[in-house]
Amino acid sequence: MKTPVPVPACCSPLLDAPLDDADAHELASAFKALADPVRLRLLSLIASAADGTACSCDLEEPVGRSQPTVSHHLAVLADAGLITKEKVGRWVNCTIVPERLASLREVLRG
Amino acid sequence: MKTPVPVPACCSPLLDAPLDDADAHELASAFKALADPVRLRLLSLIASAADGTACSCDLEEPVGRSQPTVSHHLAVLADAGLITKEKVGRWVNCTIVPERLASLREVLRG
DNA sequence: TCAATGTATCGACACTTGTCGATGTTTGCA
DNA sequence: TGCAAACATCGACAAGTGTCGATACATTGA
Repeated sequence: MKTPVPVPACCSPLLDAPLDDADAHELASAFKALADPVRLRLLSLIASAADGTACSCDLEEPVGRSQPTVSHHLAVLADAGLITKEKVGRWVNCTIVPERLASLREVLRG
Repeated sequence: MKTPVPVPACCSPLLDAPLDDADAHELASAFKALADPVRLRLLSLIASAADGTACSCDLEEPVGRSQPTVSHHLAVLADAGLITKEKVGRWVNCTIVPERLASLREVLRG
C-alpha cells in the first residue's frame, strides 16, 4: 500500500501564486481521488450515512460494483486522506475526514 | 472537440445526500480536469498573471512541456469550464472562470 | 503574395486506471 | 474445531490519458 497522506497543509490557493512542481503533484493526486464517479458516490454515501460512518459491505450494492472494486476505491480514498477506515470485528467502518475536504476547498479559493 | 461545459449548477454538496450516477459523472469530469499537475500549474500561472489572463505562448516554458501538450491541456481546462480562450490576433488569451472554481468548492462543502 | 509566428490536429506510443474473477486472510459464531 | 462472512490481494484485460514529432491552419507584417 502506498504511504497514507498525512493530511498536509499543502497548498496555498491556486490563484495566489504559481504552484511549484512538487505542490502541483501532491494536489493533483488529491484531485485524482475525486476524479471518479464511483468514488464520489462512495464519499457521498458515507457522508450521508448515520454518524457519517458506513460499513463497506453496505456500499457495494448502491454503487453497483463488485466487492474487490469497492475495496480498491475505498483504499484510494483512504490513501488520499479523504476517509479513514477502522476495522471493528469483521467490518470496516469508513468515515469522512472533513478537514481534508476543507483543505482542498481552500485551494480552490478565488 | 467535446461539447463545452455550460458552467452547470451541478451539484448539491457531496455531504448532503447521495449523488446519483449522472451527477457523479459530471462532477468527476470536472475534477479530472484538476487531476493533473501540469493543468494545475497552468491554472495557477493564468490566475496569477496580470489581469488574470495569459497568452498560451507564455505558458509552455514555465511548465516545461511541448506546444502541442500545452494546447491539449488548455483545451481540457476550457472544456471543463475552468478557463475561457479568446483568440485575439495570432494569440489565444486564457482567462480563469472564478464562478466555476466556486461551484466546485461548494460541492466540497462540509 | 509570401514568409514567419502562434495554435490546433493527427498518429503513435508508453503508462495508468477501472474492473472483475479467483484466491487469501481474518474474524465471529455454531 | 470448522464454517461462513467481510475484506484484501493478485493477475489480467480493456479503456483512457499524457506526451511528443510532424503537419496543417490562421493571422500578421513585409
